[in-house]
This record gives sequence, structure tokens and C-alpha cells, in this order.
Amino acid sequence: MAEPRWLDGREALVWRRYLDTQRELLGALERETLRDSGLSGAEYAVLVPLSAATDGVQRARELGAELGWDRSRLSHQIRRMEKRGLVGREECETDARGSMIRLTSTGRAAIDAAAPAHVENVRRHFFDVLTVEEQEILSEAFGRVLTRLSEEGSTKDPCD
Amino acid sequence: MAEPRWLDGREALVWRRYLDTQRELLGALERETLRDSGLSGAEYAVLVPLSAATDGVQRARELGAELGWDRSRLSHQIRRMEKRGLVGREECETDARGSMIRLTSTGRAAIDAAAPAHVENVRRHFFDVLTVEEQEILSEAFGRVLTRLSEEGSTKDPCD
DNA sequence: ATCAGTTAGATGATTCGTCAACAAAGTTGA
DNA sequence: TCAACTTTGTTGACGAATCATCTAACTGAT
Repeated sequence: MAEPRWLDGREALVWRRYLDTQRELLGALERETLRDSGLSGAEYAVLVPLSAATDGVQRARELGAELGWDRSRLSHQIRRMEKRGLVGREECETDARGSMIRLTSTGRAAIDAAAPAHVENVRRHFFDVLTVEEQEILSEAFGRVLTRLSEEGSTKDPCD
Repeated sequence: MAEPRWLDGREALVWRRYLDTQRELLGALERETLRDSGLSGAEYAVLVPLSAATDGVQRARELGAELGWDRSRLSHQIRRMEKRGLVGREECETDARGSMIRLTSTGRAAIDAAAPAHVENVRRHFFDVLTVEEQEILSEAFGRVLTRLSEEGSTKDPCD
């Protein structure tokens, strides 16, 4: 392999800022949600799409797709949340392999109580600090990063 | 509490793009580093500052500060890496509480082998997809987010 | 109808990360 | 000097995340 193209000083700063922001921002949000509502970040993430589903019921496969989680991760998380009484599992009527995840009344109460403070925290840490123009550029740029990642991911070097 | 200011459609998209990018980008990098070099993301993160330290030795406190990790996280990680032979622990001569972390020759070889592929991956997924202007705006904006976060973190509401 | 291939989900092992509690050593100030 | 406080690091418990593996069930082609 040829001499690697190391990051120059400017690039290293950009990359470090990205990593630091990710760590601090998500860490702060997670801590605040736990303090305010007793919900972990993972629990909150699961409850959001579930509370938007009709009747609070959604198939595990779809829930995982919306979250961008693999089956194993979701299965483990649902098991823990079932123990806490936030969700329940039911059989899927149209596909015997399937698992339907149901939001319990406890889960509904938890997400309803947690959401207002969470959105306020996201505003305070993120939207209130950035101009709309910056938000748009970030969205456009990150959309491109995501597109590139999914292109590469699907191109499973067919024989090369 | 008053009616929360929910995110509108545009804001929700920006926020979702940020979260999705974080998850996919860091996930891809971690997976690639593991495949290419057998190093986890956490191991790679520890080895980088350590390999830049004089003699490959650094006090745990400083290492943790550079990484933005708390003491516990670093201690657990060092213990696991010690088992793998990547680093060693030594006593600190100037402060009996302290712990000096030393990069072993195995650790040095591992980071030297892993770094070129890692920097290429960062370029491919991130820098090659963004214009320099976008990188600068992102760096500036995220710098502000970090500043705000650290201001709030240090302002421990002194009596309010 | 059957067999190959795929998909859905669960599970165990392992690593990663946080919190709370602890111990030992340093620091400060009366 | 001595007590109060802070700093540094470790540990145990638990939640979180990935990987490999497994079972059951769906799909499609012959």
C-alpha cells in the first residue's frame, strides 16, 4: 500500500469536532432523558416509533427498520423493556415467524411524559445554536454521506 | 409546562439525518477497522493518543481527558486491553494515586498496521463526500454546539 | 410436493459504557 | 497537625451493542 494520505491539521480538527460533538451531544441528551424521565436513550428510541404506530402495535421487523437496528439488537432491547413493563410481545397473525410489539399503557405514559423535555433538550443543545442555513447545509451534506454509505453497503463486490 | 415546541417537518428531517449519519458512519468505520486490523473502535481510540505520547507512556488522567472519557470507562477499557497485551500499567512516580499506561510493542504494531486503512476509510466515507466549504461550516457550527454544552455543564446552577 | 434459499426472530458469549460505591493519596486551611 | 475536601483510579452491577449460531417459517423454482 502506498503512503497513506494522512489528515492534515484542518481535516483533523474537523474530524475531531465531529467526533467530540457526537459524543458530548448524545451523551448529554441521554443523561438528561434518564434524569428527567427514567428512560434510557435506547428505550426512548424504541418508544417513539411505537407510539406513532396505529394502536401502538408494530411488527418487530418494521420497528427495527425504522430504528436502523438489526434483529438481534432489537430483540435484546425488547426483552429488557418487556421486563420493565414498557412493551409487550404478541404473535403475528399473518406470518408465524413474526413478532408484534405492543406499547403498554405504562410505556405510553412514559413516552408522553418524556417527550416534551426531550424535544426541549434537542432544541437547546442543537437547533438553538445553529442557524437555519447551517442546518440545511448539514442536512444536505449528511444526506450525501448516508447515500454513499448505503451505496457501498449494497454493492457487495459481486466477484469483483 | 407549556405546550412543547415540537420539531416541525424540516427540523425533524435534519435531526434524523444527523442521528442516522452518526449511527451509520461510526458503525461502518468500527466494522471496517475490526475487519481490517482486528481492533475494536474503543481499542483504536485508546491507541491513537498513546502512540503519539513520548515513549508511548501517558498518565491515565491525561489519556482520559484527551479521549473525553470518564475514569471508569478508561479503567475498564485498559483492563481489557491489558489482557490482550496491547498496553501495560505502571505506577506513577510523582503521584502515588496515578496510573501510567504504556503502549506495548504489540500495541505499537497494531496501531501502525491499522492507521493507514482507517484514515482511508474516514476519507472515503466523509471527506471525499463533502466540499471543503461544507467541512468548514460543519466545524464552525459543531464548535459552537460543543462550547454551549461545556458552558452548561460547568454552570452547575449555583443556587439558581 | 419438494428442496434450496431466504427471512424473522431469539439466544449466548463477549465487549462496551454508565452509575454508584469505595479506597487511597493529595490538598487546603484553621 | 489534623480534619475536611478533592482528586485519581478501581471495582461490581447492570444496561447496551455486536457477532455467531440456531430454529422456525416463508418463497420460489422445478
